[in-house]
Amino acid sequence: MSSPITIKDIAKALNISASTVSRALKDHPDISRETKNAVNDLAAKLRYKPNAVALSLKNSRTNTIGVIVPEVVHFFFLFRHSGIEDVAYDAGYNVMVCQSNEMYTREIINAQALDSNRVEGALVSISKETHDFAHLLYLEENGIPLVFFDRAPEELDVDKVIIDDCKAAYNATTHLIETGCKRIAHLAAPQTLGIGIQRLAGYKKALEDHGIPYREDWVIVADSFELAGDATRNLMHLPTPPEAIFAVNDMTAVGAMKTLQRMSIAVPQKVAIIGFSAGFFSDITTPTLSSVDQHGYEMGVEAAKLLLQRIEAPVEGKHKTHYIDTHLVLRESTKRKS
Amino acid sequence: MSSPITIKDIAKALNISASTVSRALKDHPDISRETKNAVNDLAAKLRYKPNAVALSLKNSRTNTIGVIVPEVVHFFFLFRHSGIEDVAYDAGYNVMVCQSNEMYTREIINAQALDSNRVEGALVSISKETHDFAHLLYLEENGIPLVFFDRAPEELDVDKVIIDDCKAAYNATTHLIETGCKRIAHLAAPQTLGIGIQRLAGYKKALEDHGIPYREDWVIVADSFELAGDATRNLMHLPTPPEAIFAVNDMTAVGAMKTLQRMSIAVPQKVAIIGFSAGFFSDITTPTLSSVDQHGYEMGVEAAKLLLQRIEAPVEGKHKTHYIDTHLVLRESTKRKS
DNA sequence: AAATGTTTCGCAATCGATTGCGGTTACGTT
DNA sequence: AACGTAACCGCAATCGATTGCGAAACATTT
Repeated sequence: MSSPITIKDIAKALNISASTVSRALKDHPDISRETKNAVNDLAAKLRYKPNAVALSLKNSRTNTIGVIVPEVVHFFFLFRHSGIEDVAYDAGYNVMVCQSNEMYTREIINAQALDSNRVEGALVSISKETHDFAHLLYLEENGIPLVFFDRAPEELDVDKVIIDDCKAAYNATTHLIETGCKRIAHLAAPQTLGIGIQRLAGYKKALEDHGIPYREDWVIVADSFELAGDATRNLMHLPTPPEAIFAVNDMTAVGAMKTLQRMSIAVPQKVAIIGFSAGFFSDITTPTLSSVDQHGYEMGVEAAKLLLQRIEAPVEGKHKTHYIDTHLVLRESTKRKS
Repeated sequence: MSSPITIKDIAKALNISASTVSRALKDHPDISRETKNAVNDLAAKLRYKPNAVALSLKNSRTNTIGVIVPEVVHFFFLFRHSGIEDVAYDAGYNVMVCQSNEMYTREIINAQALDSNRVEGALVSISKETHDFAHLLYLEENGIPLVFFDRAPEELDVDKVIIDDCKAAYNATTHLIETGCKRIAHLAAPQTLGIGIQRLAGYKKALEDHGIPYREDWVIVADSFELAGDATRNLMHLPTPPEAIFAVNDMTAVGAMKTLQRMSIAVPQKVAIIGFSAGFFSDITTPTLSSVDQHGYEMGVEAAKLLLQRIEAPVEGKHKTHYIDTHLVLRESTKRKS
C-alpha cells in the first residue's frame, strides 16, 4: 500500500543527503564505512530498490527491447522456447512484447508504443497486411535499431535474421519429387510476405529443375489450419488431384492432413505431405509430419544477439542478413526414397 | 541517429518556454491560437512524441502491466490468443512478459524486475518449483496489485482467476467411467501445484463416488510429452494395466497417446484418453483428443480485467476468486456413452 | 488617468537517482 | 598558532514533461 521507498526516504531517516545515500549504495570512496553501513542496513531493512524509471530518464537507457509479432502464437510455432528472451535476459534486458494481430494499423500503434517507451531496440516479424515499412524504419531513424526475423521485408536494406526460404522450399519439394511424386500442390502464404514469395519460388524452381510442369491450379493461398481444409478439399476434387502437398507451414500441413484423413485418403500412400517449421506439431500427428526445420530457437537467439550488437554499436555501413540453416526432418507423412 | 525530439527542442526553436510548449500541445486555454499553431506545426514536422519514461516518472504511472508465466509456451497452450494483451491493449496498457522457465529463483528475479520497472500490476502463473510466495506478495504490499491465473497458490488470500480444477477433473473422470472404463490411470502434475492437487482430488472423488477403488500405482506424476511416454509404458506393463488415462493436460495426453500407438494399443478401443486444456492439439491428433476446455482466452481476459480493476481501485477487504467455467469436449479418444 | 480585468506566458518545483564541484570538518605538520 | 590536506558530505543541475503561481503586456472600465 505504501509508496515505494526512495533514496530520499533513506536520506531523511538517516539525516543525511540523498547524494550521500546514493554514493553509499554504490560504495563510493568518498563515503565513510560507518555511513555506508548505516545506509546499506536501512536500505536492506526497507527493501529499497532503485526506481528503474528514474534511472531510465537519467541515463536515457531503458534496458528494454521491444518485440512486435503478428500473434504471440507465432512465437510458439516457431520457437517453443523463445530464444529472444533468453538472450535478452542474460544481457540484462527486459522484453516488451506487442502483437499486431496481423493488422497493419495495429503494427503502427505497436511501433509508436515502443518508440514512446524508448526501447533500445526492436525485433520485428511483420504482419500479413504490412505493405509499407515507414512506421518501422522511422524507429531506426530515431536511434532505435531494428532487426527483422522470420518475416522480413524483401529488398530493403535492414538487418534480418531469416532462413533461405527459397532454398528450403526447393529442398522440401525436391524431396517429394525424389520419393516419386510428380503432381505436387502448394499451399502458399499470401504473396505480400517475403516468405510467401520465396517459398513459392523454391517450389517452382524444384519442379522446373526436375522437368515437371508448373500448374497454377495446384497452388492455393491458404496458410492456416482452417483454410488448408477447404483448399485441400478443392484440390482433391480436381480432375487430376495432386499426389503430394507442400504446405507453407505446419499448421497448414496439419489442416491438409486432417482433411485428407476425413476424406479417407491415405497419407502418405495416396497423398504425401510436407510442412514447414518443424514445431511441436510435427511430432504429434498421425502420421508424424515431415517438415522443414527452421531452427526457431536459434533464429530468436541470433536475432536478439544481432540486436544487442546494434544497440552497443550502431550500424556502420550496410545492414546484415543472417541466414539460419534449415534441414529436412523426414517423418511419416512423406514416402521413403526408393 | 539523432536523439529524440524533446519539448525543449521545440521551445528553443520557437523561442518560447517549455511550459508553453507543453500547454500548447495539450490545448490549454492560456495559450494563444497563434502559439498553439506554431507549436503543433513544429511538433508534427519534427515528429515529436512525448517521452513515456519522463511521464512515468512524473506521474508515477507507467501504463504497463507485468506478466510472469512459467514458459511463454504455456501461454499458448492455454490461450492460443492471449486474452491478456487484448484487454491490456484496449485499456492503453503495455505488457511486459517474463518467463520463469519453471524456476523459483528466476521467478524471484522476474518479480524484482517488475517491481523495479514500476509496473502497475502483475498477472502471475506460478512455476512448478514455487513453494513460497513472499517475492510475489511483496509486490502487492508495495502497491502493485497481483492477480494469479491458471496456476495460483492454494489457500492464500489473493486474487485468482482459475477454474474449478477438482470439479473439472471429476467430470472428466466420470465421463471415462460412464463410457465403461473402470481401470483408470491419472497422469498428474506435481503436487506442489494447486492444479496438481485439485485435479488428482477430482479424479479420486469420481472414482469414489462410483465405487471404484483408488489405486496408487495408477497415479504417476508426469506432466509433459516426454514424461508421459515413460509413464504410459510403465502403466501398460503392470499386471493389470489401465483401460483409460486421465491426463493432467493435453501435452501429457498426447504423449500417452503416441506411446500407446507405438505399442500398437488402440485408442480408444483398448485405452481411452482424456486430456485437459482443449488447446489446439486436441484437434490435430489422430484420434482427436477429448479434453476439458478451460476457456483459456476468457481466463486471460478475466484476469486482465480484474487486474485493471485492482489498479483503478485497490482492494477493499477480501480478495476475489473468479472461476472460469469448463466443459468437456468429447472427441475420438474416448468411447461413446452407450 | 487610475484601476481593474484579460490574455498570454515564464519561473521554478516536482518525480527519483546521479554526479561534478564546492564546502565543511578534523587532523596532522611545521 | 597557522596552514595544508585528507576525509566526508551537501548543493544544485540534470534527464523530460507537467503545473501552480505569479508576472508581464495589453485592453477595458470608471
